[in-house]
Amino acid sequence: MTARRNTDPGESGMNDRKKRILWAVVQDYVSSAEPVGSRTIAKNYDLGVSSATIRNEMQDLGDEGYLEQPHTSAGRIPSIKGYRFYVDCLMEPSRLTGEEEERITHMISDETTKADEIFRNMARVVASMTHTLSVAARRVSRTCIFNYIRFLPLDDRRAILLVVTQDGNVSNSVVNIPPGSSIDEMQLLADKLNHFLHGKDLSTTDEKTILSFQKEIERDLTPFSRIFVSMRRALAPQQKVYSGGAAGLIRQPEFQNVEKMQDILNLLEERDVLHSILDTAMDRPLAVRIGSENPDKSLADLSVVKAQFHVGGELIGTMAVIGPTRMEYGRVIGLLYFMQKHLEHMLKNKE
Amino acid sequence: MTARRNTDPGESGMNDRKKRILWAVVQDYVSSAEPVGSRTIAKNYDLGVSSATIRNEMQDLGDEGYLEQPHTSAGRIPSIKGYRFYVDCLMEPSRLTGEEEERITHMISDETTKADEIFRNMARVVASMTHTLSVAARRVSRTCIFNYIRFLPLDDRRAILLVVTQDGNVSNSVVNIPPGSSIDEMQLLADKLNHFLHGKDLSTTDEKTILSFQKEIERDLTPFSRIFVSMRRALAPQQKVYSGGAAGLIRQPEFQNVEKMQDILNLLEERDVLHSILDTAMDRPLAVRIGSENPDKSLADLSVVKAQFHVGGELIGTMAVIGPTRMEYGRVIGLLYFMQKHLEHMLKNKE
DNA sequence: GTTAGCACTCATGATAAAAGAGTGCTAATA
DNA sequence: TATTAGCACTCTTTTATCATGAGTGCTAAC
Repeated sequence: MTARRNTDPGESGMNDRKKRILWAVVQDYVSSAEPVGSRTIAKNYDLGVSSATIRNEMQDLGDEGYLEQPHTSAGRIPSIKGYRFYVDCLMEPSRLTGEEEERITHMISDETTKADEIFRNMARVVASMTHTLSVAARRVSRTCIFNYIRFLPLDDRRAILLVVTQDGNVSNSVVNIPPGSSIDEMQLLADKLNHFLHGKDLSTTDEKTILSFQKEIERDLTPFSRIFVSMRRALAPQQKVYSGGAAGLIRQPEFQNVEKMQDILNLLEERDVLHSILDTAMDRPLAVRIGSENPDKSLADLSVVKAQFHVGGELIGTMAVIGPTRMEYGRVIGLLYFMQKHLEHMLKNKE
Repeated sequence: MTARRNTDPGESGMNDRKKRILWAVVQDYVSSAEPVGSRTIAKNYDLGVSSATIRNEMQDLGDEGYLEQPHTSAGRIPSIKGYRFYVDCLMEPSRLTGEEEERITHMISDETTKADEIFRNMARVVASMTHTLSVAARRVSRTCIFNYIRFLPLDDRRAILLVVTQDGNVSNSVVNIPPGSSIDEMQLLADKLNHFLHGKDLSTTDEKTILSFQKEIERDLTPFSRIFVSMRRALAPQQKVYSGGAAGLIRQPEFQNVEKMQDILNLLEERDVLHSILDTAMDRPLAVRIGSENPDKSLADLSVVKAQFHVGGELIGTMAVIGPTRMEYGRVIGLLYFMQKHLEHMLKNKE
């Protein structure tokens, strides 16, 4: 139960006792959701000083911007700066209990071969363990390397177009066979295209690539234009974002009013904010954004903890935990650390 | 603006004026969300009688169970029975404006070959036009006829398993090639399996079928057991339910309290109620369930309008519009009628 | 430097009174 | 006989007032 990890002597006027008090305020507010008074801290956190002393220190912490007061005669709540200091210097990631680890490893077992499934399950399990809205998505690798395309027979007039990438992703669509053409002919074309595109990055495959291909094989491809449309659509990186826990999140006391709930529901339904959270780059594999630190203003009074998942140095997916600023940062971060380690370990062994 | 469509002389004590009054109450309550008083009706709906007369009739309508009173000195609101009578006998489906028809036909254009996309768009457009939570799903045809399976090469140790049905659906999964086996060998096996399963209904493919197959080709398939697992999973009918409009729905006045909002969010996140709404059979292609008429109790104070979409007599999908009991039934039904007709027309032409 | 004591502030909750909407009944009316 | 005006009555909603209590911030004593 030590309150500090980083002594950081440069921090203006942050002596040890103030740190302990800030730590106590955050701790208490996170679990009670009520402004914390000096007496509460004197009673419940064994600091060895009276409430008056704590009151003085809290005033200083307020002046320095770590604490806020909803109104004159209320207790204190942590400010963004306060949470930030807590996360950076005071908090330690929680360790999970055996049961919890068990539950996670069970839910992310490699039963399900599809990576998508794993991320869906991760979002669910984190949401249910932390009362947060959790979102996760497999990484659609930026370098989406073409492997081959193939046509499969369906009936006289239609065929199935498959686009296969080197990491085993398949997208399929039903295409009409151009009148006067046959599936064999289409496969012949496909083989040429395979040769042409082999090893290429699909994210750079656009109109121009198709045109230069057309030029190369010296043939009119207009009858196949609809097929190219299908192909391009199949290649479009459609990242599926899995989410869970919105119902748990809005049960938290800070969401017990209609506007906040509507905000959450909008977030959930509109989806693009969730996408952008997961999409933005990170300099570390785990990052915390507190309240207004979030670039998106619809997240201005939420906190986001975001984690990248790597296997063998390769980014395979991202997960974000969205909760109130009054979030159990230690627990969420501990959970994500564990998952990062476990997932890497599990998938590496699988190979 | 005629108030009746069905005279139904058998209906106990329902004279013409009472019908007009009931119609007016529903009409007014639907648009205002406030209990409707006798004076309001006298003023805004040209019935040619005074508020006192209307008051008397309203009292009768109340006694007969068509209207309810939130409290003694409040106006009346329609009861379930009142809405039911309105929907069955008083209401007419709205006609859409040209713009609205335009918008729908545009959003459901056959640009997108995938039926799934169409239903997703339908859910969205209806939600946005009616402030309801709208859900839609393509029908996973009960008779899901096997076409063939095929293995495609991926790398030395892995292959892609494709299961193709006769209507062109493809599901894929990456499977490991059993040690000591090769992809050619697997395709050989697949060909035998294709022969064995050809034309069979996939929903009946279970452990036993596999066993009898194993018996037939007289070979130990244990190395391939994981592949069969993948196959079975690929065959599992995973109906995707598209939804939209929850954010619009909870903006309605009756949802301006936390419990109701939580109920909606639960509905949205849990998903299985939505599934069951779409799954239950219907005796007519369009049905209305008002409040407690819904079998599921989480829908007890919501109304559901559900429509089936057919093409050439074949059921291809279902859509349900979930709103407050105070719903614009005429508009929703008119909208769904139009979509049913349009979709059938459009897809038939496509063939 | 720490602490007890106390006046002061402000949110919260209870209570009461006033306002307003709409009914239900009665008696008058066409 | 059906309709309507009139009015007392009911019940919700709004507003005002007051008491309560939590917590601070300051001062003076330790």
